[in-house]
Amino acid sequence: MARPGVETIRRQQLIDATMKVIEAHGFQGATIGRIAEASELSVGIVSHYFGNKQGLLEASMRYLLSSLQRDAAKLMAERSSTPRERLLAIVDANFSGAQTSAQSAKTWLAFWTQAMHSPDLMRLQRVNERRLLSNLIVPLRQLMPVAQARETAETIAALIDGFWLRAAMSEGRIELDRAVSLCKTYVDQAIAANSGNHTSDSMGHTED
Amino acid sequence: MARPGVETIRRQQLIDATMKVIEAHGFQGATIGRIAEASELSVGIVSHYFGNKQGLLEASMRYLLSSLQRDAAKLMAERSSTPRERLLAIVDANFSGAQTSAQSAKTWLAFWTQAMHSPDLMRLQRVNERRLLSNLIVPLRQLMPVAQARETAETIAALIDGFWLRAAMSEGRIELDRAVSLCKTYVDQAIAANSGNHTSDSMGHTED
DNA sequence: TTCAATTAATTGAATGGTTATTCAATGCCG
DNA sequence: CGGCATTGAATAACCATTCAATTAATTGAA
Repeated sequence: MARPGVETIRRQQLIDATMKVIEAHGFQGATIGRIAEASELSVGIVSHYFGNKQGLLEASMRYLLSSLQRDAAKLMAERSSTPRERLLAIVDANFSGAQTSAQSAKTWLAFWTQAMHSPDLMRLQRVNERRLLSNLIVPLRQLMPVAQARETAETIAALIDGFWLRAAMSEGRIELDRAVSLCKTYVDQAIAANSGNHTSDSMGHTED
Repeated sequence: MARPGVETIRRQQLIDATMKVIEAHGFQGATIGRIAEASELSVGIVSHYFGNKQGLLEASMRYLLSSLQRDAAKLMAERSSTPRERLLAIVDANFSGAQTSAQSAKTWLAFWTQAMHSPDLMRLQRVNERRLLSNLIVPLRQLMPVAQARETAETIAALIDGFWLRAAMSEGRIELDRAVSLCKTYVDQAIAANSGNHTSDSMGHTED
């Protein structure tokens, strides 16, 4: 019970197979038959370890998200000197998972789409988005007022999602380097645009 | 043949029903039975006018994309004084389709996901992306060197996609106004960041 | 150690439900 | 009547789920 039992191994086996099949055939084509084949197990074992197909899909998404989160946390822990460096590290981290496997972008998008019709998956998405936003706001608050920090954080988050979307479409083509570069350019522009306003609650932003 | 025949009417009827069903039940739940019910026609008529289900889906996506394109073209034709105004108009245009129906974001995302496993749909996506990029580059080239114009255009495009993605997830909640506002803020920041370099091939951008 | 007994893990054919597709029959209109 | 449009029951394929049967692992008494 305490050792890394068969259960853990089988679960991971099935999750790996699920991601592989989704990447190859999309969410629609991810049948239990194919997943079983890819995992070299039988179809009956899915219900044994995950209850049903939906349970397997949710577990797979949880794994994908936590996987990306782990990569991100690792990169962020390394360099964290200035706020700017920290922001660039977050950007790097959010694309690092994609660099290793551009096909994970496809899986990610498949889950995202599916999440819109599944409250459980939706909740997972929201949690992840919130975490990214708060990670961004922390260093931004040291560079600009809270209001602008929040706006900039949302913009960076949208930028990351948008580039992921494109990465998912450009099959195989790794233009991730360019995405990272453009995100970083934006970070510097945003810092420069608000460099006059520091930690004070200044309101000197007369728009329009 | 020349008149607006029954064929045109039926086709549109089915396409409308398809979009309605996809928005309500997602791509997976878009069965021919439901589409037929929503269109108040029979299931057999799909094969008669579109060959099969896939044909109907492709036609629907074509319609959605050209619909968005039409809205965009309309808005862009109105105001086109300065390059900056023109850029802001493009941004507005790319969210105008979503303002009328926030649920069209869901349909858009569903198609996008599906496109990754259908060469025909993929080609449509690429065409649309290229059009957006070139629309953006034209006014940007009047404000900055070509290289930066291209970068800025790609960033704006990613920003738009990212906000669409979020709009698709936040069911019903219309945070489109915020998305538009943040996009415009970025446009101004990008212009300001490159305001020193005009149409010349200046390279005065010492990065890092 | 050996070997039955017991428990756990795994299989995959059978089941029931869902869906796209077909096509003979029907309705419609000139 | 004759061609066109439309219907919807019938068909066949597919798929998730179940569960009795099979295999593997573990135990513990001799």
